Amino acid sequence: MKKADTPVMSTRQEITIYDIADHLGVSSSTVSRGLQNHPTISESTRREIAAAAAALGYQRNLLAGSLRSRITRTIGVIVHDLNNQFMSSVLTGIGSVASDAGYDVIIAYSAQNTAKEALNAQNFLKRRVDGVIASPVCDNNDMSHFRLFHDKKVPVIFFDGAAECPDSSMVVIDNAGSGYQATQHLLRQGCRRIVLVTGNKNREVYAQRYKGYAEALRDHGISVDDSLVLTNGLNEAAGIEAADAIMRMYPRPDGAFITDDYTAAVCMHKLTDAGWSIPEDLAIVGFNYDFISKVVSPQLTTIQYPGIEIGEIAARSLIDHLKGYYSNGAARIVVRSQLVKRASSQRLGQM
Amino acid sequence: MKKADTPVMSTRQEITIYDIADHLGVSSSTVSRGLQNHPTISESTRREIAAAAAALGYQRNLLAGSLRSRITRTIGVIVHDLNNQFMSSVLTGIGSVASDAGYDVIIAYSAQNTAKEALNAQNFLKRRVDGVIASPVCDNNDMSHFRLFHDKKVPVIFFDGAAECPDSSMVVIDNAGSGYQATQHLLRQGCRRIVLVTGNKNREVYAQRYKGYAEALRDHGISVDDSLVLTNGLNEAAGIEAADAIMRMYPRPDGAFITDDYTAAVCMHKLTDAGWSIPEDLAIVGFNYDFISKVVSPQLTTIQYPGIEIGEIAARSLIDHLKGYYSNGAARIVVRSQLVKRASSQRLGQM
DNA sequence: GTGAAAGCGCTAACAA
DNA sequence: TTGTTAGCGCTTTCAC
Repeated sequence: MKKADTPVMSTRQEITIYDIADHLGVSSSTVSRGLQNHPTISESTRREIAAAAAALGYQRNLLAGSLRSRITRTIGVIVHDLNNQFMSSVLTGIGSVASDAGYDVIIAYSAQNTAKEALNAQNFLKRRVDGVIASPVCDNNDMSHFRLFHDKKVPVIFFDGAAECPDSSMVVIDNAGSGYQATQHLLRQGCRRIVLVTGNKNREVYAQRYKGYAEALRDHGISVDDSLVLTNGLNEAAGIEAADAIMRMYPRPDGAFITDDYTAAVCMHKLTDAGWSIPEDLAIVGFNYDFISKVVSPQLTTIQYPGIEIGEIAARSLIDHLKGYYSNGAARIVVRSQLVKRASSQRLGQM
Repeated sequence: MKKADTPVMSTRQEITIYDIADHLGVSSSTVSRGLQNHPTISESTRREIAAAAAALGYQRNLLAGSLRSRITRTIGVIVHDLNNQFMSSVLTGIGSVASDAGYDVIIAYSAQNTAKEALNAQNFLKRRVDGVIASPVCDNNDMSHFRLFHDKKVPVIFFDGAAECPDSSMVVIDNAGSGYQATQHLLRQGCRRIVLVTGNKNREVYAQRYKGYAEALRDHGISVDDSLVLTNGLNEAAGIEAADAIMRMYPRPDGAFITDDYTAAVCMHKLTDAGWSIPEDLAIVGFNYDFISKVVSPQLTTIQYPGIEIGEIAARSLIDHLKGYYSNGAARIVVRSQLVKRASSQRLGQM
């Protein structure tokens, strides 16, 4: 009908359910229903519809459907950083769960920039994503752009940070506990002057790790010495800086908790080059359970930060929520993390 | 108008351009034009429109726009694997270029599975992505699902593989040349029995690296000894297997080209544990320029595989194409890769 | 079990 | 510079 007055010459025309309907002499609604396996359509017509669709090379237009149904089957993922093993693990986890559930993932990369993150959030709203999984920048306290989602009833699940969002769900590990464990382990190896190399304490994850570090020390009757706490970030440069700082410290430190494996590896490398023995001179504990931790020598003791699992859990709980399985409000899921003891910290014959 | 007969009680109603139009006493098309900074709209009304939009908390519905305009500003990315440093670098590159150009990226992860990849391709068609960037599985020769894009005039750019797609664009490195360089380097270090550890030769990248390896040997008057070529994949297990195999070889090999840094690192580790000296007993060259290559000891000689750059170039050329900047057909962009010489292969005092 | 008709929110040709 | 009007392709009551 709609197409009757259009000249048939255009090959750029999309094939629509109307074409299938015309072809079969049924109505467009029958085709629509047939395509989505609606129970009220007879098996035979459904089969005919499927056959015609295939024959005509029909590809359903999800845009049109989403516009009408207000459901996009799209999950938006906002990450402050992308190019590291933890994040790609999380994405892998999210991707596989989402895909199995018929959701697509659109990812926005904020490059450590709150303004850009806000833009990304707006954009997700315009795309009408069904839900959001986010690891926010958190370089200041401006999380207001996440409130937009709340206003529009778009569920958000945070991971890797963002404790400051009240009534929001999140999937995290016990960062304070992990920091405590790592530090306690070093103390048990006989360390007394333990350096902490970590990121900016504005980020909740780092604040928590610091807290655990401080508590463990206190529980062993040691007070925190701020000159041993280095918070200049976690990357190659920071690892080198940390090594330099450590070599200048007096009295010498005897342990280091470096909350990123790559940074720890770089630091360790620099120290061994300078003649230090690891773990004899300095016992080291990293964080993340990167591939790297396994191939450096000595192998790095580290805290396992299960990225794939975190991604899977976040995606699963978001999708469950979207399907209305639970309507409970904010949830805080704590994923198990654990200390993996290896040579870089084992100073005693035994553990 | 459209809304006049609707009871006003529903708070779930979206705010649309009609609301803004009513609010301002102008037509919806004026609002639409104002919102997209159409030149024919006066500065003053445009400002009013923007103000009203902000005041009402309006969020443009991109679905509706895309449905009408047939442009989604979405790039689909298909990757056969996700959880490795090269891929996350590529994604980072794609993401930053796409985002700057106003495109969103939706990623589909095929988990080394051709059937799933085909499904992902179909899905992208249904979502009406404007263009595609893909690193296909290629475990067999079935690439037919990519022809769908061709049929619908959706441009595709491949990276990391897929030479078998005629008249398609791609961004690659010179894998054969890199393989040649790596092997030649080992030969120049005095190696004569050089092991090759690599992936399945069905994948074009591995086939090419093999080709370079073989050519370099031949150019030095050495014929390829298939017992030195291990193609059981590239991962931790393969690294260990490779080390075991190497230790069993007789006569002993004196060099190894392992086309993945992590695999190379694992293999090297296992060999040093068994008492081998690197590079004295075995000179090793890896591939990828992973972080890992820098923190193992000895540091790993490797081939730089510039992921971020590849992603950026792929995204840029796809977007340029979408904007109609060039209408040339298939292009093959070869990105510079190079040998990074480090301790794991330097047997002679000089280079 | 199937059809008619309205409309999701936006864009863009054509008028004015 | 702005308004009118007709869809984009699909879903979904409501009717039969």
